[in-house]
Amino acid sequence: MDVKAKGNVQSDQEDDQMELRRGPWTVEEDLKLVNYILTHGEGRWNPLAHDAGLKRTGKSCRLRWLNYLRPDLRRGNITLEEQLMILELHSRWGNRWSKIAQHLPGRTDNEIKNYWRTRVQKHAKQLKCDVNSKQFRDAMRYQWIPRLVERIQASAANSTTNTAASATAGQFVMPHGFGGERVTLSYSTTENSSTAASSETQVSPVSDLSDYYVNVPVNDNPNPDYFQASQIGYSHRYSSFISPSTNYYNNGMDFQPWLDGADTASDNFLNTDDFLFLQQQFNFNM
DNA sequence: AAAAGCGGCAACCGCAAAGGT
DNA sequence: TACCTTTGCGGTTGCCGCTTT
Repeated sequence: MDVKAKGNVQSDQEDDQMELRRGPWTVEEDLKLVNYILTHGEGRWNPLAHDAGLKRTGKSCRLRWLNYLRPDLRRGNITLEEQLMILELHSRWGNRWSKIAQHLPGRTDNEIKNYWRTRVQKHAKQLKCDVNSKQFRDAMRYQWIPRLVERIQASAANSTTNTAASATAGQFVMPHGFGGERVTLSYSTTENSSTAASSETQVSPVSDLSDYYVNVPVNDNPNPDYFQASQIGYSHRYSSFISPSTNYYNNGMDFQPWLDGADTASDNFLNTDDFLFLQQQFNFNM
């Protein structure tokens, strides 16, 4: 796609002349952008913005498309499995949101970043420790992640029998950096397998992690329930998550604020049981 | 019922890297 | 190879809706 040269200079000049829109996108703008991309495909964003008749910067169009309008985006709450992935991958890569997002099909870096900032950092704050502290990281590694795994397993156990029977549609192998253990998620989906197979190519290859792959189908018209915990069969040996040091944590940590606010359906990062568990761990170590 | 506070998220900003001329 | 444009990324901001007082 070679749209540049003269046309681009022209569009820049026009951008200077006409006032560029900023702020929230209107339905009309969304339609213009979607229709243009569906017709012409993605290209260079500045000319695209101009050609689509949008008074927006190319940058703004790109962001709107990638974070909101793309048809392969998943909407809805971050699932337990996705939370697990985010925790694992963040412990490995830190704030490399786009890299993390590559392993969560249909999720954007912006979404993951927002999730981390609003949920995880909030919880770190409530625990009165820094999100980057060893204390917090180890709490995640040895306590929260195993609890998430347990909850996923529990969800799987509570699900209907067809789950186990059909849990072979795909696999999601997650080696974590903790002693070389691998977390293996087998999942099933209500989508038919041909759909799943046909969309596998949308998952970016992972060049820097030879032992890591994500083989997750992405539906063209994503179903919010696609990854529901009840559909997940989980196989994992998580004993290695148990803290090697039983007296590691700061006795002064206060779980109560988190406990008070955590037992809601929407905030499933940890529930009340998790907190009781954590408190027991801390009390035991005191 | 109204005001204040808070949380979630879309969008913007600045910078750096990549690519083209 | 220097310059310019575009793209991609992470950090930050501000709006909006929900909850609490």
